[in-house]
Amino acid sequence: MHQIGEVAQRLGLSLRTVRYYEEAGLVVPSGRTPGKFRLYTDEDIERLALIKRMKPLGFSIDGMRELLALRVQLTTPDLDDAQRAALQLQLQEYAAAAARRCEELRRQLERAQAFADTLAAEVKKYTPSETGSS
Amino acid sequence: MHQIGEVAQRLGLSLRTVRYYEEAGLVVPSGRTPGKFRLYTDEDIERLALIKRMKPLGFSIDGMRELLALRVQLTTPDLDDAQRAALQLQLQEYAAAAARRCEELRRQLERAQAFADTLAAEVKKYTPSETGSS
DNA sequence: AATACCATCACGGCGCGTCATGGTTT
DNA sequence: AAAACCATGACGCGCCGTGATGGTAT
Repeated sequence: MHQIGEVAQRLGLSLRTVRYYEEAGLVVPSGRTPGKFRLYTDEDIERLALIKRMKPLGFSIDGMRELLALRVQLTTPDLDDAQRAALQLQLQEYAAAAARRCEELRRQLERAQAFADTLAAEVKKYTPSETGSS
Repeated sequence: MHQIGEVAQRLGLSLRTVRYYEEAGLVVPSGRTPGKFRLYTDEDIERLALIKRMKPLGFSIDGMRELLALRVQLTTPDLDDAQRAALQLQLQEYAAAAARRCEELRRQLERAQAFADTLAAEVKKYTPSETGSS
């Protein structure tokens, strides 16, 4: 059981962000001390880490919550076939969405890189006198 | 001279966004019709396109405004050496910042891709029966 | 005299940053 | 009894989405 500060530091998140994820229903700490300090299990921390990895994909909070819930539900063994199939389908959709987002990220990166190159070129253009390397 | 709707559609921006960029002092349309319709020159549109390319790099509005101003100032030919040197230095800093951002974007993309792969793996894990392709 | 298109408010929401104030102690 | 650490609450901001209401006409 770990306090919020330790968790936040380990994950590179701010306290505010971790608390916000709780507000949003993404990761509710599994325990509290008698004095109301949040206590996170390793599993809680895993969830937070997952969220951090998801973030660049641009999922909304709602989307993340659904996806997290999905993963949890799929680990519960007492499901009938129809339920399981439905969950699998949803998971597939999320996986597909994630893949699309990745491609979009890639495109953005390319454009950004092009822009950075442009800038670099302009730097050269406006400093024509220097010939050397840095 | 082009109206806002045409401009927005061509660039893939919303009207709101284009107006916001004006509010923020990034791109003020060069003209207005007598009835107050915004009119954008090709150069205005170029600026907007540039902003769109900059966006993934995570520059703040203020940063973008400064960078845009810098580029404009560098094209004015009547500068003494000191001024020109100062502008060049600033431009170099922006170029360096852009390069750093690109690297960070790349890292994010890698993490996101890792996540997407994880999801894809889970999809397979929970649908072990199917052997074929889609 | 109807059809697109546009203008200016103005409110709202996400994802936090940042105090302020006061309690807790893994 | 001080030093870290934490709690809740509230305001603000950037970047727009989304009406509402009414004027224009590239």
